[in-house]
Amino acid sequence: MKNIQEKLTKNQQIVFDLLELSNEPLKAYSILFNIQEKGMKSPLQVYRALDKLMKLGKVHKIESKNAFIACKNSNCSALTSTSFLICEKCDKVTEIKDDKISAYFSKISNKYNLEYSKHNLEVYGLCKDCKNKN
Amino acid sequence: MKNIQEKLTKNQQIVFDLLELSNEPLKAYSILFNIQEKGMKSPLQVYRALDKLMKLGKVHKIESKNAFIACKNSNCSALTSTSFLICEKCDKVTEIKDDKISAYFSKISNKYNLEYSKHNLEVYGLCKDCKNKN
DNA sequence: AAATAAATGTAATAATATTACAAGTAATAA
DNA sequence: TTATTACTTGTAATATTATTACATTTATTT
Repeated sequence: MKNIQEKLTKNQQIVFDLLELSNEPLKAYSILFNIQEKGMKSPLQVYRALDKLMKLGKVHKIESKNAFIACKNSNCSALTSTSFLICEKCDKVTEIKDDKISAYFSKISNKYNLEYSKHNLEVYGLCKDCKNKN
Repeated sequence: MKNIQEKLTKNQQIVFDLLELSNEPLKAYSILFNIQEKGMKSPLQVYRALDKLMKLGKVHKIESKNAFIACKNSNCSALTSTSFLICEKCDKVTEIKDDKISAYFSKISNKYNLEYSKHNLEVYGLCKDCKNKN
């Protein structure tokens, strides 16, 4: 009766390991090229692993980049909703886990007669490191 | 010295007219199939028109759907930032033009050492009409 | 009228993602 | 244990979304 998978399968683990080591979001085919040596040959294998990892909340997709990122929050509740801060220059991503944001969107939704279910937020800007480099 | 285009070109107008009449966001190839009779034959023509319309702020892209929507706000300032409420059932989209949201994201960004530049927000839920139908 | 910038037409191709089907593996039930 | 079920894998093919390259035309500015 458990609905939380405890152990990743081989392919899922390979994809997750790669994403976890990466400093920026990776695209599906970039993931594929990076792990072909480990036996994953087809796009579908990558997409299947990503789908599962996303369902588990261990990986999120950044829609405006068609790219994927490992969730740093150990027990991410964001199985569906995500909020990211993204540096336009270096692509560094910070995930916000603040529940206040969901509450805020829920309130706004109500105002517009929408029953809030989930959200996807991508904020772009310049991170401190990149700002200092100028 | 004007940087605001006043009149759309033929192709831009065709694409914009279609989007404006649509009740839900349209995908690029769906746009293409809908206007082939009017002489636009290739994807590139559609994408070029969309690019221009987006730069003018007259059309926005909904990233999580790879779909495009005409902006209903007559003078949309959202040339880059957008906030949408989307019904999961009927796909109806409401665009929020509230500046408070940008200010809110800007504040959050500061907290995380990011200098806010723009954002993309997609909130999903159930609209009133769809809720009542159940 | 000449020069420049913007838009168009067409073909080809790149990048992103899914469908279909056959087979294997793991977990649970009988 | 074996049968059943659910989940995962492998492989090929294909669908969907988006861009590059190049020649030409139209519109705007000088």
